[in-house]
Amino acid sequence: MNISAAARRSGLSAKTIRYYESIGLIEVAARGQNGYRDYSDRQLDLLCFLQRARATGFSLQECRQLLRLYRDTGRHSAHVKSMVLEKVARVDAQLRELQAMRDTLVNMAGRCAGDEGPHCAIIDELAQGHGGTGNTPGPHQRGRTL
Amino acid sequence: MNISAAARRSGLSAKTIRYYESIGLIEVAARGQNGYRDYSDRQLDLLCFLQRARATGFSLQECRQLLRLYRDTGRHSAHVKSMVLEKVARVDAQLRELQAMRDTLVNMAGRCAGDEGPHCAIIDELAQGHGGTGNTPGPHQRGRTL
DNA sequence: GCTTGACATTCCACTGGCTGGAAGCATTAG
DNA sequence: CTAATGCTTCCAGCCAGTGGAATGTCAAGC
Repeated sequence: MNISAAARRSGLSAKTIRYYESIGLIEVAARGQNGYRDYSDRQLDLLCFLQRARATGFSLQECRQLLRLYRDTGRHSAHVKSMVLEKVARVDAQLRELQAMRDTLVNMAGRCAGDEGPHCAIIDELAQGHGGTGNTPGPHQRGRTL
Repeated sequence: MNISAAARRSGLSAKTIRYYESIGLIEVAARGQNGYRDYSDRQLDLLCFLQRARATGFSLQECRQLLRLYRDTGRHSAHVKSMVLEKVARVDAQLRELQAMRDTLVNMAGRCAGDEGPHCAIIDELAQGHGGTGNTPGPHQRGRTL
């Protein structure tokens, strides 16, 4: 199977597969007489595994670990599970951060008239708290001189 | 005010400020006799504005637009608001994606024994749907395409 | 005046995870 | 035979900075 077939069947791009090979994430592929890479079904399995792991949010470093566990038939499932639970914790942190951003954005939008006028609560909010001299960062701040 | 004072008061790093100057996000700073950058309160305002916009999740490209609006006293607040609402939509999409990832992870972890044995539902799930030789990529594919 | 240490400057390299494109062979269809 | 793909390699770029080296400048203490 050449690279584009492997790409199609794994859901990765040919570029990505070559990239994974170049960083040593997968083994160097065998080559046909014409110099083309040739993939076995076993290697296709690995590519699919990677595709799914990436789509599930694992970084390439984490994929490297997962691949080791995948190949290691003497693994402890506890080990794999702890990786996943750690990942959940990190995803949770990201979710909280993103949710906070969303709240801020929605709050700003809610206080902006959204009309033809120049006064904008969003601009005010982004500008507030800048600690310049002689400035009064109160709610009455109008369009700022800039 | 030299760069480290501007950094301290804006919440950005000196490196970041120089970087913003290098990409033309902020104007080239004035220089003292010694060649050091010298920041006015007005420029500090801009740096603070940028810090807050970045922290709120805007990309540097978006910050560029926001800065234009910030400086443009003839702006329409509707314009700013629409930017923010678009941003909310993108954050929502990200949240959904992240939430789906989290669900997948939690689901996988829930089905893994987490013991000393090698059998692992997580590994199985990541490996499933790999399209072995006689594969038919139809709607009957078991695993969700993550 | 001299040394020391904390600043400042520039520039280059690196991060992650690819993607785009150029230049050059191989294969295949017409 | 020719044209269109497909494969190869390598280089460059994306985002948003960060780290570090080499060098210059300033202020304090002796």
